[in-house]
Amino acid sequence: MNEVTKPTAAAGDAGAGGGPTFAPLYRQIRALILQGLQSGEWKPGEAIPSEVELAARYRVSQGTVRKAIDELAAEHLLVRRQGRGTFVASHREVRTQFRFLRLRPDDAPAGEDTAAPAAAAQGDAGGMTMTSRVLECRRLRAPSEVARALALRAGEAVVLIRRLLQAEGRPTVLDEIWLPGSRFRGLSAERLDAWHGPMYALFETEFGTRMIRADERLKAVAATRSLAREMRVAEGSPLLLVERVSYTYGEQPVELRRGYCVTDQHHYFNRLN
Amino acid sequence: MNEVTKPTAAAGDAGAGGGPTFAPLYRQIRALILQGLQSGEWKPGEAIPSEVELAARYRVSQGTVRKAIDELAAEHLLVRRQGRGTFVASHREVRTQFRFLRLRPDDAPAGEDTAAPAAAAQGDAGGMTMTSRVLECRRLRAPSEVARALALRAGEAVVLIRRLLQAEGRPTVLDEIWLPGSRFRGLSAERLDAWHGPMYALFETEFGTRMIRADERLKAVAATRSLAREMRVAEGSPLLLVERVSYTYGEQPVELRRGYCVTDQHHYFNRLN
DNA sequence: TAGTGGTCTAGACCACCGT
DNA sequence: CGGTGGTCTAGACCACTAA
Repeated sequence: MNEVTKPTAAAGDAGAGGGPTFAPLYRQIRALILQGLQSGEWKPGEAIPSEVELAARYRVSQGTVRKAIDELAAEHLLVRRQGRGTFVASHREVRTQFRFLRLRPDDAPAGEDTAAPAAAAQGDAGGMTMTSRVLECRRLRAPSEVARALALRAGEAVVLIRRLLQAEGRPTVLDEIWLPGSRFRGLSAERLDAWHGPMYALFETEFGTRMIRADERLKAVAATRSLAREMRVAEGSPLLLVERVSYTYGEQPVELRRGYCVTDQHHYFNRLN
Repeated sequence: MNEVTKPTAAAGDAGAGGGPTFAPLYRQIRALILQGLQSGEWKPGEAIPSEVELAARYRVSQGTVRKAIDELAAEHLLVRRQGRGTFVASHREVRTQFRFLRLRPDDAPAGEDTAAPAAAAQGDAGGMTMTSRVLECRRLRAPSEVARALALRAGEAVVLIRRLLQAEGRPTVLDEIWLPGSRFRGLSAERLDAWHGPMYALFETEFGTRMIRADERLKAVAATRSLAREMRVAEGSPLLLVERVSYTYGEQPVELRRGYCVTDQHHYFNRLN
């Protein structure tokens, strides 16, 4: 049963260093809500119980529940909507849809959430058109370096997707996406082609895997011969390599993505706060 | 006098669109504290008055002051220290020192604030050594494109700094930094050479200009002949171009920086939340 | 020990949303 | 209208820091 110990007691933090970590009440509540999210008790897009209801359930004050939800909302795991309730964040929603897409056309205005970045999939969404074409989608055994990034054993099954994003007919991003095979069983090129919308929305809806965080490493690299051919640029021309590892609940890596970007007319935007 | 109107009233937001913007009490308090920071009433590194004191001064409850400070702390403008007080953030402090430095050696562990990124200036700070050499520092009239970025009139005085960062003796970043001449009067190559520590700490301490936010645009570019010579790489080899505009209080741009990075052994790290 | 921020509570009222 | 999140208050107690 969900029970909470009043005085500052252990939370679900699993302290990295020494003894067990102790945490305030609101962190324990936070952990309990997180469990509900991770276990699928409340699914993306759905509302979680109201603050008063949760307060009653966990036997704490509304203010404490509030503080727990505040943190989860700050991490974009929950979304508050005044007068309606608190909802589980979803990649299907327009607000958070482009949270992980930092490539923008050069003529776009600055600003973090300034209306209209490039669209993620077929069709336009905000002013710029970015069409996606799946080049291949196949299953194979994980190369050691991919296995390491995804915390799999070397040789375990993975899915490899290769796709080309074009902006106004010009090849702009070539993505190479590695996913753990176990989580993404029925995934195929047809399935990807049939889906209209962000890829992460597909993962979330069809495979119950929600990406909540990602680490990216960027480098400038020279186009190899094959890359150059696929992207219709000169061999050796500079490409922006974006290497991303995405995580679901519990710090679990579930995607390794390498994107090669032509940055003549686009750039990677980042705001430092 | 600092007086606060109880019912939801206008704050210092200066609404961009339609009529005047209204804001809750804690936002008004936030704006008042912000004024204190901007006016220099409380300087970087110093403590601001305690929560109870501010609550008394502004005639609100401590909880309201607390919420205002919470926001400013989340934006890294203030730093809370339990048992000691609340302090104005400073680039001199180790914690926030490397907030704007995203370039890391490839062998560094991931993680946002994982202990030891590359050091910003002469001497090492955490395991990696990065030495800075000022190539030039001169005053000139702002090219139109620089003037635009810094919100100056074309032809106004600016300072141009060019510096080379080397990691283990290998040229790694060539920075070209443009600053408004009015804010940075006595700035010279000697002054830069004499300073040991992050450049932003110098700006803050000697020129009263604190950078609180920055927007970056990244591209992959080919090394020009002169760049190639200065960085000892082959002409045409790929470089990571990081174009940054930094802002002080009040959304005022005060720095345009272009960094050309060799990313053989380094990468630009970014965490998406 | 005194002062600071950090947590928790209980209750009042407001703003917003759907019905 | 009832229910939701959003704001504000007042007060109690805890944890940490410095003198």
